[in-house]
Amino acid sequence: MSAATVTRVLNGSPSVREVTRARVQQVIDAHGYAPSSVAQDLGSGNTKTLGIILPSIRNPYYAALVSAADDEARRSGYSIWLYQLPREGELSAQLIENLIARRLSGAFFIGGFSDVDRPDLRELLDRLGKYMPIVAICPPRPDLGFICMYNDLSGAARQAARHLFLLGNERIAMIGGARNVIESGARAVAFLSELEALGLPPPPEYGHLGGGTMEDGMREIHRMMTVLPPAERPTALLAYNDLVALGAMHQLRQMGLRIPEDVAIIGCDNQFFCPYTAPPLTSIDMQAEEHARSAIRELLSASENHAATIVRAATLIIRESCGAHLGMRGRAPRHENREAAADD
Amino acid sequence: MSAATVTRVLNGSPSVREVTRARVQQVIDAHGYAPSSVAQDLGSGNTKTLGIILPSIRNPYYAALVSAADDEARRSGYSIWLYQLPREGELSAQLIENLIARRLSGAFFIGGFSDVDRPDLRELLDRLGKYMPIVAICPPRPDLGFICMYNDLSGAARQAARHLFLLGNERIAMIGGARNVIESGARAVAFLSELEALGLPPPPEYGHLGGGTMEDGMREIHRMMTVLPPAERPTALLAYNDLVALGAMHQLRQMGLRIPEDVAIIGCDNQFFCPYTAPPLTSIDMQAEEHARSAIRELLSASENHAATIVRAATLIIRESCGAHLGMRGRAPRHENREAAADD
DNA sequence: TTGTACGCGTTATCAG
DNA sequence: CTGATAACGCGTACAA
Repeated sequence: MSAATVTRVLNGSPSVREVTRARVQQVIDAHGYAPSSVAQDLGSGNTKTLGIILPSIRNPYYAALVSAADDEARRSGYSIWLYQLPREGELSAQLIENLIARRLSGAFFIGGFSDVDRPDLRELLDRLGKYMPIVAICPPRPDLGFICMYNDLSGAARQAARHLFLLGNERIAMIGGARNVIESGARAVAFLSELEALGLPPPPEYGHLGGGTMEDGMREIHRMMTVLPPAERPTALLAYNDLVALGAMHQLRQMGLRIPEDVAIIGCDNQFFCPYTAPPLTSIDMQAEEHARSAIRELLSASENHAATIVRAATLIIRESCGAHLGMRGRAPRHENREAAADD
Repeated sequence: MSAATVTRVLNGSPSVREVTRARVQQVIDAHGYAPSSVAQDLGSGNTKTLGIILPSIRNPYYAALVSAADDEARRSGYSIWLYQLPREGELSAQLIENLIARRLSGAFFIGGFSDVDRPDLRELLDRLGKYMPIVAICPPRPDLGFICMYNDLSGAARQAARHLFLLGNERIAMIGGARNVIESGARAVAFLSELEALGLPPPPEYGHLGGGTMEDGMREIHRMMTVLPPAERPTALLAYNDLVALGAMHQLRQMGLRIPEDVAIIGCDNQFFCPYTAPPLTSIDMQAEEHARSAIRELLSASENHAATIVRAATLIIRESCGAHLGMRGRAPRHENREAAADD
């Protein structure tokens, strides 16, 4: 009984005598034997394993991505190797060593790319790209050398701002996000330029601090509503994500403010709980499922990395928190503003 | 330059001449070389990888478990291999083959054990147990041959029922859960027996259908509130989990019912969004973090499987949805009922 | 201090 | 049809 024969039985090779096959199969069943994929991987040089690197699986948006990715990978017989980044920014050399050492078939980076300009991170990604295909969910950076998927968040921010404006809001704030997001993020820039196009003055004291959690949302809205004089307080909010929106809504309720009558709010990510908040949260859908499945397919079909950007729309899902079902708030916007809106 | 020398440099062996070390290190750095853990695994027979098997990472409770498990595993240099079960019940032989083939260092089963009585599943688990340590989050079953962690859900259900009763509710329903949960689940049995101990009549038409999603919660509460005559409709709900509670709250709001004034509600899992619902959702905390970390530690320290049950308390986290902050609802409970409650 | 030989479990190739 | 052999890349034991 040689090992080669066992392999042949396992792989259903036709060139095995039926008697032999039966005898081998019996031993296999008796011992509950299964061939070691570790050894198979070593021999073939293909681990059939995809790494997914993200800040935290606790964020339901990331969980949705991972879920779809796992499902898609399984279909092709691939497995998922999960890696949560210890903290934002600590994308250390150790992780890269780990990824390379594991001989993964590909890497799927999700989020945590706010510091992508850091030279060390760039260097690590460049290095990793020599070993395996990479797909990342991040803003477009053709110079990155691999596939970046992202949503047209700038367009969505513009759309959301205009939507709130057309509902009668003239003081619209953005809350949450990375620090100094107003200065750095393309999304915030788009938001501000849209306000300008609408003829609205730049928002005072908005969006200077940030973060992406419920607590951040609470803190931010509390700050705005206490620091600002009543006449400057926002009547509408565009939240960095649905978690921030959840916190903001909670804080507003605690302050006795009504949503959307007193403050309208729009979230981002269109997470599973959006239809179930009170009132249901208007949000921006990011097509997590499509992103993830397409990312896995790219990873599986790619022989080597090439720079590319895959953009998907970010579509506004209108529910009740933005006040659309209540119609215009207060007086109608001035005529010239409407034109400005149409100009864009 | 022999391979052995490279190994020595990599592992920081003292018996390497400094000149040699430097020369080898330089080549390593130049090529961005990292030793293949695949080969290491094959040689050592230890993959330092733990499998986590669950129904869906989309459920935030599971995500919390996975997050903590990943963190704990990393600390010991272990990795996480994720596997989502295609569907409830389809815990097929293929998965077990896969787990064995991967030569995992351990397996962590989360949820999806409602069908653990199925002989085929039992057989598969028994088989798997011969290859690696197993820890599962599931009801106690000493005969399973490995460690089961669970929460005292029966006690929690009793506590929740009594809490609602002492707030003046005499018609308390349980919604969601597996089909026929009233007949089969220990938790439902405990709930019903507590109602009996409190002197309350068995709930009509409660909990016959189930499920664990928001939609299930909506459907269930809608059914109860329409099928039942007003005098028999529940004034308080104990939901199978927070997702079901979320759906039920939403449906109640749509029907113009107030929470908790008209219907009090208690969830289960104490998920991240509980403090942020309107009103904040009273829930049962399941100590996901402790479960996960302890499970990983057990897996890493266990040489072979032994039957054991690790019980953790399930504690009621009182917020506003149960109406505790409003005090007694309606008239005080009858005296004999109070005694019955104390008897338990 | 360094090199050589062997085993880990599988598959592919070639010989019988 | 089946067995023997090499190779995958590493660590370990032993020899030089």
